[in-house]
Amino acid sequence: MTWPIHLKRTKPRVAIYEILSQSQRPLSPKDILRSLADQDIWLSTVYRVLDQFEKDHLILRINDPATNATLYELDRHDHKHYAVCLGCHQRFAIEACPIHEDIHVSSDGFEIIDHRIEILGYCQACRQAAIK
Amino acid sequence: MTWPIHLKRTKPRVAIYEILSQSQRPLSPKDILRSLADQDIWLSTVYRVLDQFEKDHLILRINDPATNATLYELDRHDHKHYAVCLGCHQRFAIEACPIHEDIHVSSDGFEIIDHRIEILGYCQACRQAAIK
DNA sequence: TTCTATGCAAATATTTTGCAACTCT
DNA sequence: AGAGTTGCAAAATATTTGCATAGAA
Repeated sequence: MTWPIHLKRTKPRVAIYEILSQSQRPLSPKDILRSLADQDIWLSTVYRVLDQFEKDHLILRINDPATNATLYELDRHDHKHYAVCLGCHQRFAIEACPIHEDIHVSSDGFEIIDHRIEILGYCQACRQAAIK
Repeated sequence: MTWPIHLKRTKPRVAIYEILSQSQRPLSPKDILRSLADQDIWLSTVYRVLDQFEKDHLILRINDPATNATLYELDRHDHKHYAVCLGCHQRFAIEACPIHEDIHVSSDGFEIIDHRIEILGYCQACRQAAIK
């Protein structure tokens, strides 16, 4: 990977980056701490590293609408969106970006940098569990 | 307005509903408490009332991606989306829903209930302040 | 050597819970 | 009257900050 030139490659940073890059799902700061259990790294460090990574656009901070938890994932720059199951809180990738090209914001001169989409609903397993 | 039949019209509920319906922007639990300053209502009550309102689909809980704050707004059922300025954290309404009709989720059988969109960027004022 | 990042402690912020008293219907 | 709601205290959880030391460049 390409490490930002101004970021020192410290043990916590490398370890946290590793964990995020190996995870198939977004992780909370505590999830990350758990994966670091043997490495004498503190939660405050995890928070600081995640803040730093976010500023450098290495990772994305998202909010899980089902649990209101703060989650982080690698910014793979592949523009993925997720569907969140309101039952089991699992996240499923959406095939394509479902957004239109031209977006009009009510305030003229708004420069769009990025967008986030969350699809909310119920996955097949949860629907069947509900015996609809 | 149509009050859900099973919800008692108590003082805190009516007051909180009033505040949300008069606000032009989404509010945090603390914002709401501040507006209730004179009324001897506690933060825990605000949280409980908001939870209840959310369950009954009277309000929407959103997360401010710029500050990571939890905000609540009346669910006006008009399917509005917002653009959030990463500079000043103001929210601007988006004219139309910019999402495509057909969304494909990687897990078959996913039942879509709703969606949320956040446009991130910089408003005109913040762009000029940055003297780009 | 210099400057940034971290370990650790402690503070602050946010949200939840338990229970007795209260109040809508 | 009775069930559901609230005031209040207190706990649980999440996040931030300060500072001396350690470690990368």
